[in-house]
Amino acid sequence: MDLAALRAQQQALAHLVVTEDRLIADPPRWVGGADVGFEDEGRITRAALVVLAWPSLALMEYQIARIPTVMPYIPGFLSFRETPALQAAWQQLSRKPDLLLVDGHGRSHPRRLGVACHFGLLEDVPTIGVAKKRLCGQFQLPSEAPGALAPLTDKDQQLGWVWRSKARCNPLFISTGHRVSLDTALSWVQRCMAGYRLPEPTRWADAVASRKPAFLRWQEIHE
DNA sequence: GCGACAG
DNA sequence: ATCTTGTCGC
Repeated sequence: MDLAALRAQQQALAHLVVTEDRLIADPPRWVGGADVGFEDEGRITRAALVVLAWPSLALMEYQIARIPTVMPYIPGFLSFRETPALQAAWQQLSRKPDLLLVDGHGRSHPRRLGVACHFGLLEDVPTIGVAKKRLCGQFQLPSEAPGALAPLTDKDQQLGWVWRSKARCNPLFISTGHRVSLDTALSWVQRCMAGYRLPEPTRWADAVASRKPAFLRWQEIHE
């Protein structure tokens, strides 16, 4: 793989990312969550997508796609590795979410094209990046108080938010993916919380992908 | 040159 | 990301 070419592609795509809101007029009915994992020692990429109803945050649908891994993990190029599997799972969805929370960064990326931006562009769906670790930018650690907030910045421009979603937990890194403003991104993540560190769409996507007990129980009741 | 570095 | 049990703290 040619990283210089991929880097150029990121810069070109980053220009197409829309930082304004699309859903101000029509609040989302279906909020999705995306998570990617690997199997068979990394040879298989597995993407899990879930659709929750809003505001109940009840799980409505899930889809899992498995495809041969196309690229190794290289910081800054994650989207090229995860996007193919996410697209496969997206096509299997019977109802497309109005808004999608993606596990990873959005605009808080060295070239402003995290996986949330990249996937949002490919499917033209509003997305928000919700990451567990910093990739780039600077920030002051939010206070210990739950709800504490700090801007994630780089060269006097704000890339996202560092938000303490829960007491005694490390903060989350929230940023615009596509067609969602920074303030709206934070707002919707907050509206998708249910007492855990991660928002429900992300938690469910992870539960589905990892076949966690919460999902197995849901499956028994709904299938 | 050295350290940092989503999942 | 993934391999994995117990353990400390609220």
